Amino acid sequence: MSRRARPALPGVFRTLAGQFGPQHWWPAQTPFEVMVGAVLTQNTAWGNVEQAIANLRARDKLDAGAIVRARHDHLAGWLRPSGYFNIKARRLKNFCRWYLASGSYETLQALDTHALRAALLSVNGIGYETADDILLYAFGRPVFVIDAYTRRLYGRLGLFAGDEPYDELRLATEAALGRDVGALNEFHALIVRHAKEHCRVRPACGGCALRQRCPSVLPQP
DNA sequence: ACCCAGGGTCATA
DNA sequence: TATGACCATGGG
Repeated sequence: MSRRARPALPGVFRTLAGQFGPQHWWPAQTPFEVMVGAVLTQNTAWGNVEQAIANLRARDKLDAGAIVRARHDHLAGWLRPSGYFNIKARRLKNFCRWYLASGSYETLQALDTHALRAALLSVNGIGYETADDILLYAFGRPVFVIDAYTRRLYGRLGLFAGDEPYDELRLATEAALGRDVGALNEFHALIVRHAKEHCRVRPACGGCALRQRCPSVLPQP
């Protein structure tokens, strides 16, 4: 007979939104700080990223020009708490060089989303997820961010296998939720919140608003 | 001590 | 296209 119900994405979104409320993403003071954070948080816990950003701020280096001009070993030293510091120093410089060469935030904001996405992806060190973080949270574009939590959640809810190509999951989510920047912003933040603050404590999620449909999004053994 | 984290690139087949 | 190695700190 019918197997376990497959909740549609809007329902999952409403359920998580009802349980956790507004997430107020992205935690940053300026769009440029969002962009820096997006690079530094690659495969890294956010708390570590905050320390690295604090180091930059303390030295007045939260600035594209200052980052481009900084010595590699100095920049790597400030980024140390966020891990992969040599690679991230190079990626951050790549990004800042591109950002300065692109003119200004307003210049980039004038591009259509497809062109801006392609431009971001042309930077060595900016992949799909980082590009979409920047598009959504720094430029307010209606794109959805697919991360490892999202793949596990979709897979374990039975909505997808979870290992589909990045854009397949992104486009499916955008189609399901609509081109609503606020909703796309909140949904990604809620998936992260659900993963790290709820399922980590109770893998079975007995107290989660998703109820019996709530899967653990911890990695499988 | 082990596992994971708000990934991406590059070499290889 | 699809794996695997590599990058590295910090918290649970």
